[in-house]
Amino acid sequence: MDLDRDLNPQQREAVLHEGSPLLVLAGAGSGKTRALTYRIAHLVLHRGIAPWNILALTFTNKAAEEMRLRVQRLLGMEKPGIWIGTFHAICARILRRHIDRLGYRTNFVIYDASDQSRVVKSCLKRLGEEGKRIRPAAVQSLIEKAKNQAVDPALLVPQNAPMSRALGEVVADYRRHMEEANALDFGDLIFLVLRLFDAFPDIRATYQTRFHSILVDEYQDTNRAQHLLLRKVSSRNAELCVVGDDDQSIYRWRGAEVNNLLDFEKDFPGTRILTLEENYRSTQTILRAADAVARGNPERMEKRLWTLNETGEPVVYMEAPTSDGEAAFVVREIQRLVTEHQVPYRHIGVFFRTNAQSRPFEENCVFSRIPYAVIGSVRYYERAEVKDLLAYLRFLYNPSDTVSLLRIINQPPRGIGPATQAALQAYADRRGECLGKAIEHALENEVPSGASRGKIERFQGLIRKLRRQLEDAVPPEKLLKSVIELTGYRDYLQGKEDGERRLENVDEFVQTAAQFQGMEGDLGGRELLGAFLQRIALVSDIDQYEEKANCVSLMTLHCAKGLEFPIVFLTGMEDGVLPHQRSYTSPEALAEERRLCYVGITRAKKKLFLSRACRRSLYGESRQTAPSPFLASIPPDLIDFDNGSVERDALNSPEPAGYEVGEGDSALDYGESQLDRPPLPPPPAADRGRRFRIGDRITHETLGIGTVRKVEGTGYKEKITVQFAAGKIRKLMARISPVRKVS
DNA sequence: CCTCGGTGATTTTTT
DNA sequence: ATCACCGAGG
Repeated sequence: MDLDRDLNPQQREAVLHEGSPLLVLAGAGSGKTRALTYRIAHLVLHRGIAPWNILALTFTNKAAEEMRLRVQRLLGMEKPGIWIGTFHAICARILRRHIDRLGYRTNFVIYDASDQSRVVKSCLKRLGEEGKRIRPAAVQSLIEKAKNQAVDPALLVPQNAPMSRALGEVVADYRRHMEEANALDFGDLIFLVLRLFDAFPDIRATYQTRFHSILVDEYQDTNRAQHLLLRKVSSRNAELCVVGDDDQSIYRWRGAEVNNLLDFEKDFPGTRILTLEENYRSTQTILRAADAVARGNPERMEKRLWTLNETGEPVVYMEAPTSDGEAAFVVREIQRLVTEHQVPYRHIGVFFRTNAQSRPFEENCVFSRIPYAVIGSVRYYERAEVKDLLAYLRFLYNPSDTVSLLRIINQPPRGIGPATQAALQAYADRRGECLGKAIEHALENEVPSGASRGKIERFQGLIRKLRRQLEDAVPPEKLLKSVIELTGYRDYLQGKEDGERRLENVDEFVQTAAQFQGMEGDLGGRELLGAFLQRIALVSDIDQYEEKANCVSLMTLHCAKGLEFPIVFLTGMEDGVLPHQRSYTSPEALAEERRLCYVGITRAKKKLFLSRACRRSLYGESRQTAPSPFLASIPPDLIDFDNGSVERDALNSPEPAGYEVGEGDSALDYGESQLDRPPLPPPPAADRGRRFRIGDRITHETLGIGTVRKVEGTGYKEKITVQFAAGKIRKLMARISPVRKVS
C-alpha cells in the first residue's frame, strides 16, 4: 500500500484525515471504494486502531463483500475481525446477542416481504368483512414507512380516515403475530436496535466504546432510522467517515433521505468536507452526457466531474418501432461487438427501468444464443421449492414460526388440509399458544378427531426426528438432505410441471448450504443454522451477480448501481418509462428518475447506447411513446443519431413522429423481433395466452421444421410437443426455445 | 387433494 | 399481460 502512488490528493486526504467527522462527496467512478478501503487499512496499519474497533456499513452484501476482500488484501490478513456489513446484517448481529432484553428469543427469524404479507393477510382475515376492504400492501407500506422513520407504526395510523380503527387493529395484530412468531421484518432490524440502545444504555455504551472508527458507504441512501442508529452508536470521540453522492440518491421511495447527506455537517459539527471529482471510469463523452443529465436537477450539490480518459466514441441513440425491435437492435449490436471487436459478453450491461422490461431482451438473447443473466427479477430464494425447504429449516430452528409451519404443514401434501388446519388453529387460539406448540400436544387432547389424527401424528414424528438431528448438531446441509429425504420432496417435485428445473434449484440450495458451512465451520449446529438462515434472509439480488461468468448482464437501473461495464445499453428511454409514469406525481420523484438515468449512464466505461421503442405495450395494450425528456438534456453533439436515421430534432419535438408498427419513414427498420409471428386473427378463447396451436408448422434453429402435436400450459409456461421432419419428437418451452412459426 | 376457469387486482425501483 | 385468489367439480 503506497498512499502517494495509489491515490490522488483528495483521496489521500480522505484516508489520512483525523480529528473530526469526515464527509466525502464522491462522484460516480471517483474511486470512493478505494478511498474507503485504504482508509480502513491505514487505520489499522498506521494508526494502531484494532480491527475490531472499526465498523464499516454498506447497503448491499456485495459492497460489503468487496470491501472486506479489498481490505484483507491491503492488510495481508485472513480474518482481520473488522465489522463490515450491511446495516441490516450488522443490526441482526447485534440483536442476536441482546434481543432477549426486548422480550424476544435469540432464535428469531427474519421475515421477507412475502412472509410479511402472509401475516398481514391473516390479520386482515381475522377482521372479517372490514378486512377485505384494506389492501395488504397498504398495511405493509405503512408499517415499513413507520419503521424506516423510527416511529412506532401504531402512531402512523391515520386518525380520521374511514378505516382507521380497523387499520389500527391490523397494525396491532401484526405486531402481536410477529412477536408470537418470534419473527422480525426488515424494518425491525434497525428499529429494534434503536429501541435496544434507548432502553439499555449499558448495551449502547458497549458498542460506543467498541467502535472507535465508523465508516458508511452510500450515505445518501440512509433513512432516518439508519441515521439515528449512526448517531447513537457513535460516541463523542468516535471517528466518523461517511461517503456519498447526492446525484446517486435513488432510494427515496424506500425512505432514504438525501438530507442525511446534505445536512451531515449540521448533525456533526466541525465536519470536514472533501470532494472527489476525478472520474477514472468513463470516457469524456460519457461523462459529459452524464453531467448534462445531472444538471437538469436544480437542487444538488455542485460538482464538476472531470477525467483524463480519452474522448471516446459518441453516445449512440437508437429508435426502434417496438420493444421487441429495441431488443432485437440491442442483441444485434451485441453480436456485432462480440464478433467484430472481440468484446467479451461479461463486459456488456443492459439496463432497464422495470423488471417487466427484461422479457424481450431475454427472448432475443435466447434466440441468438447469447449467454445472459438476469440479475434480480425472479429471485432465487423466492422460488417456491426453495422457499418450501427454507420454511422447513426455519420451522425447525424456530418452533414459533407460524408462517413457515403453515407453508410446510401440507407440503408435500400429506392430507392435512384447510379444515384440519383450521381446527388446529382454533385449538391453538383457545389455549393462547402458537400453532407449532399447539400441534405438539394436540393429540393428547380432544383435537382433532378421526382421519386426520394419523396424518398429524406422522407430521409430528417427522418434525421430532428432524429436531433431534438439529439437537445433535447436524449441520444445515445434512439437515436439508434429511428434510428432502424424509418428506419425499424429490419424488413430489419430480411429478410436477417443470420438475427438472425445480430439482436443480433444490440441488443448488443444498450446495449453497454446503458452501456456507464450509465458510463458517466453527459454529455448532443450532448457531450455524441460525447464521445460515440469516444470511439467506439478507441477501439481495445484486449479491448474486458474478463478474466471472461470461455473460451479458440484464438488470434494472437500481441493481446497476455500484457496478460498471465497458459497454452499456440504457434501454426504454421513453417518457413514462424513464421517467416512470408514476413519478409525475411529485417533482421529487421526477428528480429521482433523472438521477436514475444519471446512474445508468455513469456505469458505462467505454461506450454507451441509448435506445427507445416508439411503441410499447403496457398492461396488455400497445401505446405510442415519446422520447424521454432526459434525452433532450444531452448535448446533441455527443450523440450519434445512428447515421441520420433518427431525426436530429426528434428529441425536442413534443410529439413522437407518427410511427406505425414496424414501419415509418424515419424509423430504423430493424424489423420485428425474430420471435414475433406474423399477425394472425385473434385466437379462439381456449388459446388465450398461447403462441401455438396444434397443427402449427414451426421452424427450430437447430432441429429444423416440424409440426406442433400438443400444447400445454399458457404464457410463460407454455410447452409444445413438436414432431420434426426427421421424425424426432421434442417437448419444448415455447417462450425460450428458438422456434418460430412458418407462415 | 388437485385442477380448472373465472375474477379482480396489480406493476417501479428492494435492504 | 400476468398473477393471486376463490369456488366448483373430478
